[in-house]
Amino acid sequence: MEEIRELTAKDEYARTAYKQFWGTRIIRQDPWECLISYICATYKSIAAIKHMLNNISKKFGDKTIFGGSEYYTFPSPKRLSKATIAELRTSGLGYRAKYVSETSKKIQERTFDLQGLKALQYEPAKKELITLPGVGPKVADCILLFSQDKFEAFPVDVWIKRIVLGHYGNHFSKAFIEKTSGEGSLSPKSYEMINAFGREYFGKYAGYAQEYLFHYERTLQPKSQK
DNA sequence: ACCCAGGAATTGT
DNA sequence: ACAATTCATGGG
Repeated sequence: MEEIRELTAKDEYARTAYKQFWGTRIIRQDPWECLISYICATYKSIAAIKHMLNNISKKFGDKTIFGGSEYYTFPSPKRLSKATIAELRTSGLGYRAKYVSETSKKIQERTFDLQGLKALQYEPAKKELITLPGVGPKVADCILLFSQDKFEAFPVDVWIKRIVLGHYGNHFSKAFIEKTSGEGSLSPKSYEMINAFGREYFGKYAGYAQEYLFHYERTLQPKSQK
């Protein structure tokens, strides 16, 4: 962590985020759970995402007892690939139900090698992930960062977009800032511009900077907490 | 009732 | 190629 901070806390804004939330770590999540979770996460608030994931765990996972409390495991590829789209919709997934179903089948049938991704570099692994239904550049970056040990991944969501345009706007042209700040959702080209900036500016641990900036910025906006 | 959310896929130009 | 439009639903 000392090395990561030395390499990525490159300006006052980033240093403030590190200072305030020092101790924050990036999870090394199970790749399968991470994959499905971020397919569900598109165009949803974090509170709503938690709700959706709890729903499918209760509905398709296994009940376990831990510390005297009941929990439900995250459903396996086998179980989730057998769930109907109607069942997934009932869990509140909306239009994401189809993507979860199709991707689950590819994993269960071994059409896609999720375990083999860790052996790949960032770029080829990202290219592979994007072939999955419901996985675009942003979801792929989240999966790579949180479950594939790719710490140079720099996911760009609406928060990171605002942070980069607001605090690092001097790295972009005036025309680009006006165009992208107007875009409701980022175009693929705009995503690539901000993503490339993050990886070049913050370096091989760009994902750590992303996470500290993301969390710091969100705490400054009380209405989106929890 | 209104607004937006850790975007991606599809359709139109 | 690149720019609009569509897609379901819950929480603030």
